[in-house]
Amino acid sequence: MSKPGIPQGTRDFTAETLRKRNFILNTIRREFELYGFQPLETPAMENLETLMGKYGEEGDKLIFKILNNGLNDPKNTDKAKEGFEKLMDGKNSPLLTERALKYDLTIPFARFVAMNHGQLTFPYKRYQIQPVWRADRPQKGRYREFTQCDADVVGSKSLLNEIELANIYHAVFSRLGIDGYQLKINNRKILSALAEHCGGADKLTDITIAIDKLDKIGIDKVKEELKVKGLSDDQINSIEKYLCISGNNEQKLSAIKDLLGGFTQAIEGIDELNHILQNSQKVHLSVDFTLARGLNYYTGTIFEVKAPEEVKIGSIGGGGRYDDLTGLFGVSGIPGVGISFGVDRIYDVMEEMQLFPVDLQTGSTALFFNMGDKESLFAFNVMQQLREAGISCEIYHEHAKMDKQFKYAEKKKIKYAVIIGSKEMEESICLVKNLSTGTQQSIPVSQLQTVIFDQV
RNA sequence: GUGGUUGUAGCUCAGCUGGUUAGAGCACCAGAUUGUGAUUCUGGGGGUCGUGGGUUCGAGCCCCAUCAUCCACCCCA
Repeated sequence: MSKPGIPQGTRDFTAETLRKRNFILNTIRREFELYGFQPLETPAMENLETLMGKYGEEGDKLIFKILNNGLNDPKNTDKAKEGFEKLMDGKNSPLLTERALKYDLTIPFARFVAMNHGQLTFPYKRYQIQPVWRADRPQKGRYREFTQCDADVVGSKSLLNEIELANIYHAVFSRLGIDGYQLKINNRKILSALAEHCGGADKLTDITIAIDKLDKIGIDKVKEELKVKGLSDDQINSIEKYLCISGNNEQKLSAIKDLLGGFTQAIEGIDELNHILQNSQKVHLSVDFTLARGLNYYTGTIFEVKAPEEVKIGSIGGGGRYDDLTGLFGVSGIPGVGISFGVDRIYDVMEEMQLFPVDLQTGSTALFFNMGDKESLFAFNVMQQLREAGISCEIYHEHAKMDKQFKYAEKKKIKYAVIIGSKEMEESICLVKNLSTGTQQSIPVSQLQTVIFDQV
């Protein structure tokens, strides 16, 4: 028997971690509910064809695929071998795998909407908090199993949705105390116009991928990459002009108008940005034309949230508008917009910046000491009354030295020690010791409940 | 998928150019202390040095493989 372990990039969560995670999740959930979003959950696995081709070439490689059962059945071996041959050619085959773990929450959501559009009331606002899986190699801020928190509105083109979503971002990060975050916004229509301007509408993806890297690799490397992708010097120069746009939001918008004002797409994108900015003054959005985002189903507004610079974790959330996501599943005409929070990275940011409230880690309210067989049974009955009143408490499992029982309480961050020994039992009193202050008082058992309630 | 880092007790780590029986701190257990958390003192349990090969008279240390880990790239939350 080898040592037990868990798969690469996955984690067990202990109480301390879960309390912190739940703090984040509850904050996000509360905000989603406040804006009228309703919960939804979809299965851990989807049919492989539902997911394939939706995340680009790189994305497809990172989908965890599930091997079919029964491949060793003699009547299936020929098919299994055929499937394996295809696999070796880099193709997926339903003969070998037809299910996969979900890669994000958006595509399964689109699948759900396409399946149920007849029953849903539009605009349909849903939020979803579930794990997703990616066959990436783990590193800082990257896991193979991680949790996403998405909110999407489908069946509405209104920019009011974008404004609401921006406000949710702002509210959540403010509540969590992550003040140094940056909420970036751009519009895919502007990027499309740029691609058109550079004579290569078909090069849109290459262009977006290259300029997305600007802050990481610098302008020269971006130009190099564009050249490799087959763009002419003239086209690259236009892109350079585009990338050099700077200043505050207004300055940037007027500069982009000068550059791409001749394209109707660009005008639309600029107007949309303007409208969103003017109506979400409290949210400090910053326009960033280099923001592209990899997922190629976005068509309008795109959002990305960057963690504060000092933690070097990068993106902790993102989203955008898509015109026709359900069209991928044969149901057209349902536009939508959504955002996502990366809980695991938000956790890492908060841990590194020490933003978790200290009082998150509390155990039971009271520990009843075990002072012997008779005493502990007496204490047990007293304790049950507290439990019935909704006060969480526990009793030490065996008669042991007080030193040990104190240490147990300390480790489990229990607030009060309740001591009932033979003397106390006779007089029907108990000793209540506040473990953080060290003060102790003797009170009748009948008053225990009110005393603890008053002090909690 | 590509490149690198690290792997020694429950945890954090030390272990010299290969040399007797692999160490420390913390944690744990027992006692000093038969009803009060600290501190102190005394004693104690714990390790097939990630795994498998190889070189050597001799390997925790050198070589190869493998697994795990963390980091960077690709891509992304």
